[in-house]
Amino acid sequence: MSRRAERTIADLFFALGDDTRLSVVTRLRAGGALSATALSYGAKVSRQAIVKHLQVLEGAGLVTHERRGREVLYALDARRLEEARAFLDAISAGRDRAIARPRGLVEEPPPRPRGRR
Amino acid sequence: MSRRAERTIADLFFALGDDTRLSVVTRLRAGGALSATALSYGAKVSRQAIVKHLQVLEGAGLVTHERRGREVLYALDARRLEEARAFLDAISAGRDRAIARPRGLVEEPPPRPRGRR
DNA sequence: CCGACATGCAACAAATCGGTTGCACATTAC
DNA sequence: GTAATGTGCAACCGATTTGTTGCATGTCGG
Repeated sequence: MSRRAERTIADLFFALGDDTRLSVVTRLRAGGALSATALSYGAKVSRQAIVKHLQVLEGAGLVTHERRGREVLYALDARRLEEARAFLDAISAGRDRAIARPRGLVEEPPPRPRGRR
Repeated sequence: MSRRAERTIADLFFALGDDTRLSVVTRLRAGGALSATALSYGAKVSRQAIVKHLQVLEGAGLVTHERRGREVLYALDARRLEEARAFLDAISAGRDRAIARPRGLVEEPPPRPRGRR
């Protein structure tokens, strides 16, 4: 499931761009570390689906996990959320501050409108 | 192409969760209103792909478009970005909680797995 | 009018996503 | 030890995403 391991800003937003994952994030924020099984209670989808979502979130650096006996507890990593917030700060609140633009993005200068394609 | 018209927060993040779209957003932020064709210069994908991305962005309320003669100019709507930022503010804890939590992921003392459900 | 430019539309195609189910394995409670 | 409980793995599915190409239409400048 999206095994980029790149951890770009886009990956971060992608991870947040799903209702179920967003719900997981808010629940982890409110309830601390929880297991996939615990998170699946009250969710509209199965435990396995939650597990996959947690893997996406972890891949984006938004959560970490720790084995605790027979269960695995997932916790939110707020630092990554800060990064997302900082990015939005940079492009929404204006200010010509040098924004931390995601590495690898195509940011070519205005090319001459000459030529095809 | 995701014709929800719901404009939820998740839709917003989804729209931002793609390298090409994020690039479009930053370019619109820096360069003001641009046409799909102009945006396609320097992009890794075709004009049509850019058009589709612009439709996704518009569906999320992030951009608006205006016909200008034979071209269509797309512009960023910062208000929607503010919404995303506000959401992140709300869940990214900031506030009084110590964000500088070293490395510990679990906040709960002993697991104390008692009979659940 | 003509030609260049910009957009609009539609049909594809391939990859990814979000989800399920079934079952094996590990750990804990009793 | 045995039964619960929690996890891990893999196959499979349908829908959506992301991209392409080809062509038609609209608009502007000589």
